[in-house]
Amino acid sequence: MPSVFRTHYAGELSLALEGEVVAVSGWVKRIRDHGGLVFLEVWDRSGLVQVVADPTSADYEPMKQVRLEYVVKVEGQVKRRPSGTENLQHSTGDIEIRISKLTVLNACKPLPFLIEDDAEVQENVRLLYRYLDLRRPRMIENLRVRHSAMQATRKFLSDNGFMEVETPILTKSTPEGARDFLVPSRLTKGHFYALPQSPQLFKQLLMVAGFDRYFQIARCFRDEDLRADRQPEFTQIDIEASFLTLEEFLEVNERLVEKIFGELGIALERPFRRISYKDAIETYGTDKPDVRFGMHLKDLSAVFSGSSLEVFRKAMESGGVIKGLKPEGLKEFSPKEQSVLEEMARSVGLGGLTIVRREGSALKGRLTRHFSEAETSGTIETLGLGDGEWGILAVGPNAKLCTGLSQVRLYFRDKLALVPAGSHAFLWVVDFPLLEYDEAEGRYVSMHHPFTAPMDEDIHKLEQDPLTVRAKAYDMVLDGNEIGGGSMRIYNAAVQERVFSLLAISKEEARQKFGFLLDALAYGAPPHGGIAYGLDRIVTLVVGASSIREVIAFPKTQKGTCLMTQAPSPVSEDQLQELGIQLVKSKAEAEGLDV
RNA sequence: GGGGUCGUAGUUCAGACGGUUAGAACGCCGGCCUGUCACGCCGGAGGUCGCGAGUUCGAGUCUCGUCGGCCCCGCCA
Repeated sequence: MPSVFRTHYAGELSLALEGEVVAVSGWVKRIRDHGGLVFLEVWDRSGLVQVVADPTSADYEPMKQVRLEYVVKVEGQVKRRPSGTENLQHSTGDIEIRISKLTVLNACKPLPFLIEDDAEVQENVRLLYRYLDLRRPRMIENLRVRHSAMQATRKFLSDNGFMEVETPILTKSTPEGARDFLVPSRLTKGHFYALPQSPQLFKQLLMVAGFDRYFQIARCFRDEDLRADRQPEFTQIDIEASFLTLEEFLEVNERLVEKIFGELGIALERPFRRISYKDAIETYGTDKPDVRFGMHLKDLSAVFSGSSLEVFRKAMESGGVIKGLKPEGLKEFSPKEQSVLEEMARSVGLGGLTIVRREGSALKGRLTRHFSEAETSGTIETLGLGDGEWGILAVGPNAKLCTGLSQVRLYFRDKLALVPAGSHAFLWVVDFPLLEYDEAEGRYVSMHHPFTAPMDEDIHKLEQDPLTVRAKAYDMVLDGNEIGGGSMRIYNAAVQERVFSLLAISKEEARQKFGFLLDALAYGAPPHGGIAYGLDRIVTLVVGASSIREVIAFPKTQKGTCLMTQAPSPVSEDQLQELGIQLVKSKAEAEGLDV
C-alpha cells in the first residue's frame, strides 16, 4: 500500500527493483559513519535496508546528523551492492538505497536501553519503557504469532458454524472459583459488578437461547497471585456447543488445535492420546503431565512399610507415602549437583530427598545403611535401577509429594535434555473427579466448576459416594502445560440443584447467585458443553518464551501493577464520594505513622 | 500468607577477608576515517552503590528493616 511515506516496506526491496526510485520510512537501527561514506540501516516491521551516502550525494549532510532510532523517510535509487560487499545475513543484503532525499520525521532521545533482540535488559526497565521494548523484532514477532493464532481460530470456528458473540465485562460476582475483581456501581451505591473470571454462565445461556455453536476470544479476570504463566487478565479462546456428544466435541477441538498449530508451523498427530486423571497423578504426579519422556513416579510405600527409619515411619504413620523415580540416563551426579537438586526440591515443597545409587546389589546414599535387605532389593526392583543408576526417593503427604516430584521430573527433563527440540505431545486428560474435599472449608468443592456434568453412570452415587463420581470434564495438555479445559454441562435443573446442595450452596444462595441459570435450564436447555483455551499460554509455548508476559503487549508485574502507567493508583476524594466509598486507613496510618 | 533470588554509570556486569580516587564493555558527547554491516581508531562526560537505620576508626561489601523486579509454595472452579 504505497503512501507519501513509503513506496515499499524495507524488507520487500530486492534486486528485482534495481534502478527504481523508492521511498522507505522507518527507524534508524545502525549508523556506520566512515567520515566519507555513511551507512544507515533503516528498519520497519518488515525488515532492514541499508542506505548509503557519499560526500557527493544529495542530503549527505542530513545523513551525518541522524542518530539511533530517529524516524526517517529515505528516498533514493535501489542499487546492487558492489561485488564482495553483499551481506548474506539480511534478505536485502545484496542491495542498498543510494540516498537522494532524507527527511527526519522525528528525532529520538538517547535510549534507556539498546533495542536489540539479544540485549538482556532487566524486566522492570523493559516494562517501564514497554513501547521501546515492543520495538524489538522478537516482541513484534511474538505478537504476530499471537495474531495468527487468533486469525486461525476465527477462521476455523466460523467455517465450522461457530458464531462469535461478545458477553459482558461488567457482570455479577459469583461464589466458587477465583477471587473476583470488583467494580463499584455509581448508580446503585454500595453494589458492585465483578469482572468475569470467564464467560461461563453467558455461553451456557447462549446455548439455551439456541445459538448452537458459540465462540469468543474473551478477556478473563482473576484476582489471584501471579506466576510466570498467570496474569490477572488473560485471554481465552472460549467455545460452547450444543447437540454434540463429548466424543464429537473433542474431535472438533482436535481439528481446531490442528489448524491453529498448523498455521504456526507445528504439525500434530490425531487423535490425541488420552489419559485418566487418576493415571496421570499416579504416573506423573500431576494432572498436566509432559508425556514426551518416561521417568514415571513409583510408589515405594509397600517396600518400606516396616521401615526402621524414623523419618519414613513417622511420615507413613501420619498418612504419608514414599515415592521415587529414576532419572533416565543420569550418569555423573556430583555432590554439588545433588545439593542443587535438594535445594530445588525444597523450594517446591518437598521436605527432603534421599538420593541413592545402585552398586551391584547394594544401594549407596545418605540413609541407605538403615535400609533392610528387602527394602534395598525392593527399591532396586520398583525403580528398575540398573547397576550404577541413580534413584530419587521422597516421603510425605501424597499430594505434596506429587507436586514436588513432578517438578523434580521436569528438572531432570531439562537437565538431561530428555526431550528432543521441536517434539510435542498433545494429550487429553479425562475422567476427572467431579468434586474434591476442601479441608479448609470443610466441604466439597467443584474440581472444574459447579456446572460440570457428572458421568451418567455415576450420577446415582452423587449423594452416597460423591468423591468417586467422575465428571464429563477434559483438559488439553501440551508438553506439560494445561492449554485448555472444559466439560459437558449439566442441562437439567434438578441435577444442577443436587450438585449445588452437595457443594453446600443453599437453595436461597443458589437462587440468589444463579437463579437465572436455574430458570434457563428449566426452559428447554439443550445438551451442551464447551472448552476454553489459554491463548497466552499457547502462544508462549509456540514462540518458546519463558513467560506469558512475552506474548502480551502490556503485561502486569508479579504484584499486578503496570510499571508504565502506574496502575493501580489512588483516585480523588471526589471519585470516591461519587461511588459512596470510604477508604479504611491502613494500620500504619491509623497509628499515626508517617507513610 | 510463606520460601528463594536479584538491586552498583543510560544498559549489561565486575568489585578478594570491611580500607584510601568504585572499574569494564556497550550506549552518549567530541575528533579522525570512502565499502561498512556488532565498522575501526583517539579523547571526554557520566555514580545518592534501591531506600533507611545499625555495627565499626572506616560499609558498595557485615546486620536489621523497608521498597521494587523475578522464580516458587499456598492460591488460581
